[in-house]
Amino acid sequence: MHVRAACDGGPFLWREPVDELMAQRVAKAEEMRDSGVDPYPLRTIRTHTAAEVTALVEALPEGENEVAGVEVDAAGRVVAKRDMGKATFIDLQDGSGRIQVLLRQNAIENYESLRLIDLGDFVGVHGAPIRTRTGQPTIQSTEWTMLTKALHAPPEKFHGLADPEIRQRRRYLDLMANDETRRVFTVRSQVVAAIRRFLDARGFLEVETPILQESESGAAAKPFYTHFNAIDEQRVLRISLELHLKRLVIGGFERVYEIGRNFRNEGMSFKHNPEFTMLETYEAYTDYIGVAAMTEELVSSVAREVLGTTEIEFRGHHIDLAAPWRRVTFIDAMREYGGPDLEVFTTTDELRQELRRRGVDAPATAGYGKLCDEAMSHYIEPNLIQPTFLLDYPIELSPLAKRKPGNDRLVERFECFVAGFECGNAYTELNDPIEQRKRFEHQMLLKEAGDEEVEMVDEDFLFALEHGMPPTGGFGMGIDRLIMLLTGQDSIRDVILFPPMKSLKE
RNA sequence: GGGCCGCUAGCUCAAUUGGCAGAGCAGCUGACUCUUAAUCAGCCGGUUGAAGGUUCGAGUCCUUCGCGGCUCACCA
Repeated sequence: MHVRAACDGGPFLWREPVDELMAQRVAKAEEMRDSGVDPYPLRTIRTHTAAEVTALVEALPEGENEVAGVEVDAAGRVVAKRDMGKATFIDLQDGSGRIQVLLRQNAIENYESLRLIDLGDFVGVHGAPIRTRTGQPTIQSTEWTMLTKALHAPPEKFHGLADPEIRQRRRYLDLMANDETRRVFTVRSQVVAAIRRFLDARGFLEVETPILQESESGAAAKPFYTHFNAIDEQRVLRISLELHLKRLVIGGFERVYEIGRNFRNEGMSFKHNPEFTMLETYEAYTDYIGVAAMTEELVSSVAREVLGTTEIEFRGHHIDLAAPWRRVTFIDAMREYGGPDLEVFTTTDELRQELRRRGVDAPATAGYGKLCDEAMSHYIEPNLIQPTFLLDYPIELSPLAKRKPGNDRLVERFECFVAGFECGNAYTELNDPIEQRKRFEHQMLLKEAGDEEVEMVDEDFLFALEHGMPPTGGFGMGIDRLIMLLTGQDSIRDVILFPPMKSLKE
């Protein structure tokens, strides 16, 4: 095959066509170049999107089939081509949708060269918006131009792209072939935008805090490590946004939020991805009850705004996200769903024995909080299908939350659950620096006792806290999980554009 | 990490007990000036994920490896 040099004198990394289909498309591009037509022109004119053309035609009165005096320039990817001999229909897909184009031999000059158009190419057309005999909005084209020659065939036009590996590894193919994938990621973007509008309207300031940190903080999780060459120090990728946002509240920003990526070097599952997007908000002069009210309002109003409804289907459940959500305490829920009575089993040993008697996994290294967590996962979590705030957690589970007045064993904390999984977490934030130091020290004791998942002490944060943080309500929500709920996707990987994949080894 | 399942043409899928690797879409050639999963006729297209093994014969059975999905464990 003849291949021209990309630029004179330089090395040319020519890729041999991988198959016959690619070779044919390369040959078509060459043929265009040989006849003086660039198959990759610099720019084009677009006056109308597919949706705009469709709207023009649909606005026509009954009986009229042409938009008088209007000609449009449209552009898009060729997703179907129906050659009728002396007339050809192509379907163009652009960001707004699809529009059919009719090209007739006696209406355009380069009709014969339509054979150079393959599925997947981008082309531009000029013509009049009409309604066909079957009523289909269509551009009756008088000119067409190649905008981009595609060298590979797109996925099958009717069945789309089904192979889950290719869908994730080459998301661009998934997006071009599957409407549902485009819908999911469009909704994702709209949800995040709606969250920002909601918080901005309430006077929250969006901020950005470091991803590369000296040590992990704000949660109990294994971090990813990296090296900071310029200062020759180790860094970890953040596992939480929490402690930096609190520093900002200490500094005087009364309402802040961040939407950002967290990284936890742990397992993957339908609801866990090593890098995931978290929303955290901190609001001075409120508490976890105030945060709960904001949470149900945020989620239900975002759903209404983006989906037009608060009712969703998820994992076989019909769920209504409308506020108010149910509120139940940790201890009451444990009783309600048949778990151990935490007011009876008040020591680590007693609770461990009771859980073992019930056949629930209760490792010897687990402290009281960890055991409560086990019991919660086993008895409570699967039952919280409709949106529910689970309130007042055991103190051992929550080293950053303020004690509940009148009860030394509990803290003011909620997690919210939908469809049996957690999607939010909030505290009345602990702002007593002496108490906070004791809580960190207790975590260190747990670590020495063998619990690997503990909150690490952060001296710099403690020093900040010693300068005074006003009473504050804080909130965190996994955005990916919210998107799963709002789009009905069963796997977190289906709401992440480029989920991590193992390398393809040769 | 464990268990189960999958990997066949560019894409979507077949292939009987181990017995000639097939179809649709896409592509190529031809017919057709209102089709829309266009239709009709003909044609092209394969290292069956990889490497070994058993067998007269392997897409199919065995072993190892790779990648993916589901699930369990861990975690949020």
